[in-house]
Amino acid sequence: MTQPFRGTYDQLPELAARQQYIVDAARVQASLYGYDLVSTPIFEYADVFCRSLGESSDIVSKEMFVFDDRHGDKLVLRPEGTAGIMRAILSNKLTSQLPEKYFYAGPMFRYERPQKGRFRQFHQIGVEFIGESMPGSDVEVISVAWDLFERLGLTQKVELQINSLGDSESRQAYRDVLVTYFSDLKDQLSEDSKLRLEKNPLRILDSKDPGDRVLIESAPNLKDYLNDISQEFLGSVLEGLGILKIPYVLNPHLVRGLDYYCHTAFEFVTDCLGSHSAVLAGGRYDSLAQLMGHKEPIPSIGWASGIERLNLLMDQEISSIRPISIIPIGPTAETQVLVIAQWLRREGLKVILSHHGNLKSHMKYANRINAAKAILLGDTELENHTAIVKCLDRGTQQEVGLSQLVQYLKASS
RNA sequence: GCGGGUGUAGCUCAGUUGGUUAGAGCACCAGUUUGUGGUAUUGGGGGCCGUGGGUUCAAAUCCCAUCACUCGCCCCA
Repeated sequence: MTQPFRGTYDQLPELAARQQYIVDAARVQASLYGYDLVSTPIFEYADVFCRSLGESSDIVSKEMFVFDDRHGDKLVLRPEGTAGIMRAILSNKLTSQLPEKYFYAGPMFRYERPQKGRFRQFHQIGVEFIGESMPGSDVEVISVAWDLFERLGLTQKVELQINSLGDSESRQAYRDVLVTYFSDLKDQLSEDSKLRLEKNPLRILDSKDPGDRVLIESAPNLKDYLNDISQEFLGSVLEGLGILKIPYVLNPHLVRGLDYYCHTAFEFVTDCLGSHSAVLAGGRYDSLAQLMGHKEPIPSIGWASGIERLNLLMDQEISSIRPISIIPIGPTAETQVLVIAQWLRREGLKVILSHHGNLKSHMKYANRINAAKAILLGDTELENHTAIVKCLDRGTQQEVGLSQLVQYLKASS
């Protein structure tokens, strides 16, 4: 009863502040590139995700929080952000004014077994560049991500891995040879990879099974099956990253679990999070709009990043404004401090009233809330129209006339 | 969904081959200081030993189940 549902957690002030700091940093960074904040519902018709992610994907087949509403409609708590945003583009008939550049942040839901950095309700930030087919847009969204890591001081902890899945023609050709290759070796594959062979053969490439890895070594390489268009596209993206001096590593085994990806696929990975290496991942999804019933493709690219994982990587403290504690001494002062606190707040100062206890416990409270200063107000001070301002770091204090109080507090803060 | 580990005070953890009233440090509250916090000192509150069942004269301790957390797998951010 008092414990939260499996895989969910409370964000108490310290954690909430850290996570909000990350969201704010990302929102500001994205806005410098013209990505504006949007927000879509956290639940959608199930079809929004079932059709776009692919029925066979793990997310759809076993990880969605699905429920029926009172009319029997199948609804689902969103497991990711991109499909909802594409749905919003189509619902709001924005297809004639593309491209659009969006930033979003919010909770996502997947019915998984919780682990470090993995929750059932988790939080993502992401950007989507919708309606642009040029490789420069791929470079741009990766650049937003890189700038964010710089802003958060995490560039030393992450590595950008990139790959091309090719266009549909290249991918289909490669998929065919890969299936042929692994079908011959089926007996040697791990149990998991036997299933992958049926459902999503590309996924065999990033299997962690040692036996699989040996087979993967000599498997056909996706790179050799990219047609001219796909190779040229990848070349342009890599060139752009080079110009921007964004370091990357080509990873030919980097693939995507979802059906709608093509061309550029990338991940920022880390070795600081145990088995979950991906901190931010994205790719190009030109065919998503069609999967959702739109007649033509809407070429698009974006990424999403897990706030919980970013937070685990950040070891520095998040600084917050230290308050001023205001402490009444005696019954007359108790009503007077209300007025003074209100006055100081209107001057933009962060003032916390101490409501309960003797002077000693008031001071302890001031200490606990990390107040920089305490304002002490007793009968003597009321008569003199002054207040005692005590610096809690140094232990020094000074009697200040009320008329100069604001100036004094602002000057010494 | 599969496998391993851990659940004792708000937190970090002791707790003997099962044995009588379950401990420590930190944190919290109060006194030493009736108008001054952090340090010191003295005292105090606080535990269905995760939960339910079983074995036993006797269970925090052994067994089973269950829940939660955690690590790995699958998958993902």
